[in-house]
Amino acid sequence: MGFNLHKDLGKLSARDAAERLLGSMLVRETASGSVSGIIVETEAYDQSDKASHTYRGLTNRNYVMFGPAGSSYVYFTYGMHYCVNVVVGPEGMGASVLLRAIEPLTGIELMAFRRLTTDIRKICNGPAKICQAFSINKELNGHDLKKPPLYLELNDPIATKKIVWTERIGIRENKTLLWRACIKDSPFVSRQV
DNA sequence: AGAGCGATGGCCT
DNA sequence: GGCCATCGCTCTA
Repeated sequence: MGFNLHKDLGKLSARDAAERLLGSMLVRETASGSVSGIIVETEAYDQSDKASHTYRGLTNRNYVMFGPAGSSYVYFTYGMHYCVNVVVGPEGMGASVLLRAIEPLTGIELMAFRRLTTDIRKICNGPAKICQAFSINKELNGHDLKKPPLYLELNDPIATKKIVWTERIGIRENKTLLWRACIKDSPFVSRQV
């Protein structure tokens, strides 16, 4: 595909990037095997947004979000889970797209083993489930998503009419903003729309 | 030192 | 779908 991850994502707003990433493929390689899937649900965050980790400026935790587009921003939550974002926009903008749900494509058996479930719809239907199924943790924070062992393959942009925008999940601030993007009618999203 | 933050699984309806 | 129990990191003080 003729897409340049860094260039493509670096030009977009968080919201546009959230839309752009739908339908793209995420691939993860480990010693126990490779897994992959299609991104079906995303959420946008940028520095103007009270719900964003970057709202209060640069910190030790969020510095990756101010770095180059196409990097992974991995954060720890609930004392037990990881979530993975794709950094987007020009450097310094402090924007990212949270990956919320993925349609499993390859390595399904390995993902099912890691997730302790065989229900394919429940393997990657949530941001922390993605990290568990894809074996993503803090070591991949700031990783360049053009390269193994974790990389993105941008797909053709999804037609706008196939995307549903809703309120983001699990946040306190800016709840009314419609910055959650889902592929319409996908059975693999974290919460049906 | 302490408040704030939030995803999942299990249960139910 | 809703309700509930579960925890440790991050930031500001």
